[in-house]
Amino acid sequence: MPRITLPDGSIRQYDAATTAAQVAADIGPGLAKAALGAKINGKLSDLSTLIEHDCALALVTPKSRDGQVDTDALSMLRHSCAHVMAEAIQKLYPGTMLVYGPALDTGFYYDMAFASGRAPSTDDFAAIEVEMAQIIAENRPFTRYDLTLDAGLSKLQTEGSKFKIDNAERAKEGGSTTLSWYATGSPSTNWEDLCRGPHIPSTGRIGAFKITSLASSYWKGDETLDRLTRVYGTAFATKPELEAYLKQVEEAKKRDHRLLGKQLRLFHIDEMVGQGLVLWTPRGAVVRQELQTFIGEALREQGYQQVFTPHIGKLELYRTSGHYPYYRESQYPPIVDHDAMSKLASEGCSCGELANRLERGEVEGYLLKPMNCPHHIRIFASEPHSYRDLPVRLAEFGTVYRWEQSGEIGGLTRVRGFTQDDAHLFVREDQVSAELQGCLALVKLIFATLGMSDYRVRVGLRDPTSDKYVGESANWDKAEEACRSAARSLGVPFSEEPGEAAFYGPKIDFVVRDVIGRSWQLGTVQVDYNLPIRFDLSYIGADNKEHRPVMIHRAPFGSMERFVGVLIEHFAGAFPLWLAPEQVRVLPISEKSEEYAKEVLAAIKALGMRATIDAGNERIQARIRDASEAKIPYLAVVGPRDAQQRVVSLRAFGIDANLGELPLDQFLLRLGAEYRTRGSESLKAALTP
RNA sequence: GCCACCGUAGCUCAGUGGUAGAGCACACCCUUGGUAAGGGUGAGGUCGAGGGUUCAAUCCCCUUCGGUGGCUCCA
Repeated sequence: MPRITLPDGSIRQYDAATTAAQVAADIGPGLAKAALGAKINGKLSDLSTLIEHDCALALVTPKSRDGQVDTDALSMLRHSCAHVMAEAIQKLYPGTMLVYGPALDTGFYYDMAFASGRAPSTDDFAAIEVEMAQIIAENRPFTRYDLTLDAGLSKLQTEGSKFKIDNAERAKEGGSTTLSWYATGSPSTNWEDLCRGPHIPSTGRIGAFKITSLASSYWKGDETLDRLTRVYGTAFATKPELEAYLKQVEEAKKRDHRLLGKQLRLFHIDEMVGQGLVLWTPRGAVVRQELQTFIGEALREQGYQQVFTPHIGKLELYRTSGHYPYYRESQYPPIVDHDAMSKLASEGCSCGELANRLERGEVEGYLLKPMNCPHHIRIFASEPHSYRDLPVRLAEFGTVYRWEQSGEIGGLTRVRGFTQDDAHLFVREDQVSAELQGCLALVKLIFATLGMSDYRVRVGLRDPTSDKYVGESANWDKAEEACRSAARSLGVPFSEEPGEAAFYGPKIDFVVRDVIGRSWQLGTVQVDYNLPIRFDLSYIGADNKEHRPVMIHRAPFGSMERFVGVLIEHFAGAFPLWLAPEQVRVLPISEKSEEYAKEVLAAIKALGMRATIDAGNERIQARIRDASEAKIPYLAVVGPRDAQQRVVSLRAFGIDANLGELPLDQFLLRLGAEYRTRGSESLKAALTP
C-alpha cells in the first residue's frame, strides 16, 4: 500500500505496488509523455522501477518546471545514448568489447577494446551515427532484468569479457546483491549490456546526438593495464539544444588563447626552438610586463624583497632538496661539463652508467631548475637571521623547466619552460597564519583587478591514512587550520581535498577553467615544514637559541605563461586599457590631418602610453575595421574639423559607434587616469550612455 | 609516453598519382575618402622532414618532427 509523496507535498496512495510511469500517467498524460525517469527517495531510477513501499517521488523530465534543463534527465539520456552507440559499434565492429560508458557534463563516452587494428577512425563516425539513428527510430524500450550475483557472474564468464567481469566484481565489492542488465528492446533477442542504470524509457527519446571525438584511454586509468579506445559523443532531448551546444562550442573556440595568440601576435611557439617553449613576442611581452609591474607594486607594499637567481644549479642542491632523483622523470636531464664528459667517454662509460653515477653523486652535474625554492633557500641561509628579521620574503619571477610529457603540452597552459611569480617566505611559527592571509590577499587582488570571478578554491590536506608526509602532526594541524581559516577569509566556497597536500605541507590552490572546459591551477600557496629541515635552516630566537623557520611557497599568478593564457581567454583577447599591447590608435581621416594626428600621437606617448598611428592608404572605414579586429581599446579619429577644434573623435572597443568628440586635453587627462588606475576610472564607461 | 586525426603561401583554407590555387595580409600605383573591407598591379610555396612504391608522389606506404582532442602525468 505505497503512499507516494510528490515534490509539491501532495500524497498519492496506491493499493498495490506501482511504477513511477504509472504515477506520472495518473497525474497527467503530458507528464507521462515527458518523463524520462524518476527520483525515488532522491535516487535516480527507471520510470519502470517497481514502487512497493512509501516513498518520496519526483518525476524527471528534460526540463524542470522553471524551464531549466534538468541535469539528471540529461545524464540519463546521455548514458542511454552511450548504450545506443555501443550497440551500433558492436554491430559494425564485431568482437569489440565494452568497458565503461558514463555520462559527462557535456555528453558521454564509452571505453571499448577493439580487436587489434579494427578501431574506427573519425571518418567512420557517420556510419556509426546512421546505425544509431536506426536504433533510435525503432524506439526500442530499455528493458532491465536482474540476475543474482552468481548467475550474473557465470553469464559474464561465459561471455568472456574480462572488463565486464571486473565491473561486476566491483559491484559485488560495493555491496550489490544482484547484477542488472539493460536490453535495448527485449532481453535475449536484442542487444544488451551489463549496467547499473538507470535508463530512459526508450531509444526514441534521444532527440539529438552526435559522436564527437576519439581518444585512447587506459583501463581503470592505469597505464600499465590495457589501452582502450574512448569514443566521445553528446546527446540532447531536442535538436535545437544540440545545435545550440555545438554553436556554443564553436564560439568558445574563437576565444581559445592559442588562436587569439596567433591573431593578435601575443606569443609564438616555434618548433625549431622546442615544444612547450614560449617565445613572448613584443605585444604579449607588454601584457606580461604590465602584470609583473602590477604585482610588483603589491609586493613592495607587503614587504617583499626582490632577488635574482640563475636558471641552473648543482645536482647536489637538488639532492638536498629532494627534487632529484624523486622527480627526475619531470626534469630535463642533468648538464655535465665538457671535461667530465670526455673523461667518462674515454673510460667507456655508457649512458646507463652515467645515469647511475649521477644518481649516486659520483659525477657532478647541473640541473635546469625545476623550482626556485632551493636557490631562495640558499639566499636565506647565506646570512644569520634574528627572529626580529622574520618574515623574510624573497620574490623572483623565476623561470623553471620541467620535462612534461609531449602529449600534454599545448599553448600557454602547459609548457616546459615557464616563469613563476614566485616567492618564499621564511617565517616564525607564530607568523604563519598572518603571512598566509597576506599571500591570499595578493591572489584576491589579482582576481578582483582583472574581474575574474569564475574560479574554484581547493585546500589540499594530508591524507589521514597515509604516512607519506613529513613533519610533526601538531605542526600539520596548525598548518592545515591556518590554510582553512585563510581560505575561509576569502569569502568564497572552497573544497577540502584530503590527499592533495604536498608532502611537506598543506596548500591552497586556485583553479580556473579554460574555454574548452579544462581545469588549470593558477595561484598556489603552500606551507612547508620540510625544506627548512632538509636545508637545516635556522634563526636565532628571543631566547638566544636556534629555531627552525617555516617556509611558505606562493605564486599568486601561478605561472606567467598559464596565467596570460587564461587571461587571453577571459578577455577574449580584448584587454583592458592598462594591459592592452596597443592602447590607442590614431586614425587621420586623410593626409590632410596627418600633422595633427602625429601631434595627438606624441601627446599620448608622452603619457608613457602605447599608441600608434595608421595613416595608411585605406579609407577610414577600412582602418577602423582593422583596428577593431586588433581589439584596440581606443581609436582616436581625427579629421580637419577635429584639428581645427583641437578635439578627437573617439571610438572604444566593443562599442560600434562614434562616441563623439572630446577636447584633446580632456582626452589625455582621462586616458592617463584610466591607465594609472587600471580601469577604475574608465573613460569608456564615462562616455557610454 | 599512449590512441585518433591533422600538417599546402605570413594567416585561414581549396586541390590533384603527371612538380599547385583562393581569400586575407604584404609591396607598388591610382584614390584623399568622416566611423567595420575603394580600385588596380605584383611578389610570395623543396605542398613539415627523411626514406620507400611508381615511368612519375604534395597525393599511396613507412619513419620522424610538429599541432589538435582525449588518456596518463602535473613536486
